[in-house]
Amino acid sequence: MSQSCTAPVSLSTRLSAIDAVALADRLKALADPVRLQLVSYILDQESGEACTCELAPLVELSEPTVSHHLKKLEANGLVSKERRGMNVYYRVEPQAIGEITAALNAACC
Amino acid sequence: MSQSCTAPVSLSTRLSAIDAVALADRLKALADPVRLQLVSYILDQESGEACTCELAPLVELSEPTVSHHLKKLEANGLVSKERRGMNVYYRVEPQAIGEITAALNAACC
DNA sequence: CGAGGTATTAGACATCTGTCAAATACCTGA
DNA sequence: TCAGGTATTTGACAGATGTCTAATACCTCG
Repeated sequence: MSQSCTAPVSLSTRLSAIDAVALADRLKALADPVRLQLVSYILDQESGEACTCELAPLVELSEPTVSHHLKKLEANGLVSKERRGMNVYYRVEPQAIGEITAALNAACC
Repeated sequence: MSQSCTAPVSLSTRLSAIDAVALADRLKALADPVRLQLVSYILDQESGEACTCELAPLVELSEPTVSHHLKKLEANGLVSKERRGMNVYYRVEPQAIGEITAALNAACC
């Protein structure tokens, strides 16, 4: 990752093409109505987690489709997963979202 | 818009399908490397604005393509434009970006 | 008014994305 | 070990997105 040993990426200083791609990738992972609903549902749970089987009915899509969305979120570090027994439980990674908002925040405050 | 007379949309309370679509649309407008570079370049200008003719060479794309990206940003309220003479000048709308970060912030802090 | 510069629109095309059904993998308990 | 429930992968397909060229619109100055 380009920001591992540099200043945090921020919209308020000119983004290099490479940083722009990296930030765009994470924004894209979030920029889907289904994935936003998944994330907000997980965040809203007492336990802070939810499994695929409860998420699929929530968004009224097939399990493979939900699995696909969760995979995209995970690939971008926005959620983590843990298998426990038959189910797989997903949690949101607040730090990843924090990094995105930090990058954008510089543009507005 | 669904938030015109309701509480601000936030990731930390369960998003309705409608709010999810609205937030996703604005995130999508930002979730592109070219558009991120355009926004960061405009923000970095002393004047706070830039015209199409300087933005096209910046991202090494044709003017129609840049125009298309600017249109998408404008359609989502992220930039505004003003024609002055032959040129059209774009500025970032910080409030729009602020609304996006506010919605996400609730998820991380 | 017309020439020339700047910007956008229209149309075409390749690629990416979201979705599903079918197949496969993973796990538990009989 | 295998039957049955949960999850993911694969392969296919429609629709969205990003890009270009060509055409059009907008504006200024001789």
